[in-house]
Amino acid sequence: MLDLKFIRENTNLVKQAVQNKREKVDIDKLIALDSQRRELLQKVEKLKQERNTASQAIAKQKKEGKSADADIANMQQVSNEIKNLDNQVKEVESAAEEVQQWIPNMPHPSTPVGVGEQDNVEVKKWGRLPEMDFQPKPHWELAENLGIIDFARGAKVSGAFFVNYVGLGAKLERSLINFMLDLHVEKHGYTEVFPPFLVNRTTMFATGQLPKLEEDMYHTQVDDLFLIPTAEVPVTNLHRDENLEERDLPIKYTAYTPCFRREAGSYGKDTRGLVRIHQFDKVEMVKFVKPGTSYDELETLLAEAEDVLQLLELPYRVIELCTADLSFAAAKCYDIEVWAAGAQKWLEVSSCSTFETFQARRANIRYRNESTGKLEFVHTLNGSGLALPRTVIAILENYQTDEGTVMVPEVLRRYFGRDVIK
RNA sequence: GGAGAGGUGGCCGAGCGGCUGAAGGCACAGGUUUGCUAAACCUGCGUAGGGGCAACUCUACCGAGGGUUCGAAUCCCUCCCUCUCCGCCA
Repeated sequence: MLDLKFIRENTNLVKQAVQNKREKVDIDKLIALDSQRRELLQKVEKLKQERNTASQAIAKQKKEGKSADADIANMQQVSNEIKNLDNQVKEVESAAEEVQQWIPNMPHPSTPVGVGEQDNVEVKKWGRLPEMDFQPKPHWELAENLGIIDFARGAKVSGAFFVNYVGLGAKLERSLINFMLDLHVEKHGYTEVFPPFLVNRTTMFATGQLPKLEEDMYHTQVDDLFLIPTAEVPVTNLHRDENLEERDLPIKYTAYTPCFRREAGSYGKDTRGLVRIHQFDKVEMVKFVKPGTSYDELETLLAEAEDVLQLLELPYRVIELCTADLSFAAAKCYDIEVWAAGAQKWLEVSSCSTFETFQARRANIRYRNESTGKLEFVHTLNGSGLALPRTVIAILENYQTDEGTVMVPEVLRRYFGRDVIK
């Protein structure tokens, strides 16, 4: 959510940002509603002042044993007017909020302006692409041959794009989760949390999934709860409606959770294997930081996510998203794409973003600025570190041998207990 | 699911129609005293939204939303949450 005052004072900037993000919101309507609101407020507040004064006078009169009937009758009128105006204010306010909640965050000035994927900027490449003297297989073939992923039974149990990991496949998943969590806790200084996987509407709104992405989420109707599409949601909301202490910042959490996404409308794309599935595992990092530090924190966050791939010795590149590709709530975002040798493709395994105060304002997460004594919104950031399925793809495809077996990355062996999947 | 109790400022906690934005305490900040620390004393200390160049001023907020009333933290209704007990179940 953007600050209404900011929108009022920077209307053209906001309009430009909406356009750059390729969203559609009627900012002029919001401005009109806002000035209407203030007009009504002035009227009704004046009446309330009158009422307060009169009420005191009535109290005094009664105490002195005098009749206050005339004043009371008079105030009945005023009270009705107030009720009337209050209702109008409420209507105008909710109309304004309805518009406001559809306004995306402002992209950071450093974000390249663009109209689509093609305008994203590659900022870094790491590692050497594996060279193989045989035809590398796609991961689904490897996984099925090795008996570590059962696509058919996953589909039987739940439907297309649900998978069942078996034996060493299941263990690989667990090993990766443990490796990543340990790394972020021990080396990067994060606190591990294990949050709820079902969250309420308020929570979904606070991080910006609602209202825009309602169709993308699994929803339990009876209780009006949503399955989380990412740990970002419950973890960021841990501090919703809280005032944090400056000395406690930055607060850094890492969490493993499964993620549930309906992927509505994306069928026909990446239909094979693990590339796009409805339930996947992810280790996430979330930070609450002081406003001035958020862009440095973003760089650190990115480096910490990269660290996972470097330790796994998987080649990757870092992409800076252009305005058109930025998510609704993000101000700046880097994607990390890992190389998959079988598919000969770069696959997104991480997205590291700063939201500035956008989520904090929706979620009402503030901190006391010690030098000013004022409460200010924190900046929130999050990044995947990493999403598991595509990491698994990269491991299977990049570490495969001509015999169809898969070498286990060095760093994973103490978790996995063996050095080859065969 | 059933029965009770309760949700007040950063925290604890009083208030149960007007004198309460809210006693008192703790915490915090500034000051006085002090060899240092501590203690004691004094002062200050909520948030949001309007209006004003500003000093300042108005309005709202006691879990949320409605209602009664000239006036609601206080009375009524609905909902949410927490705790205790019972039942059921991992």
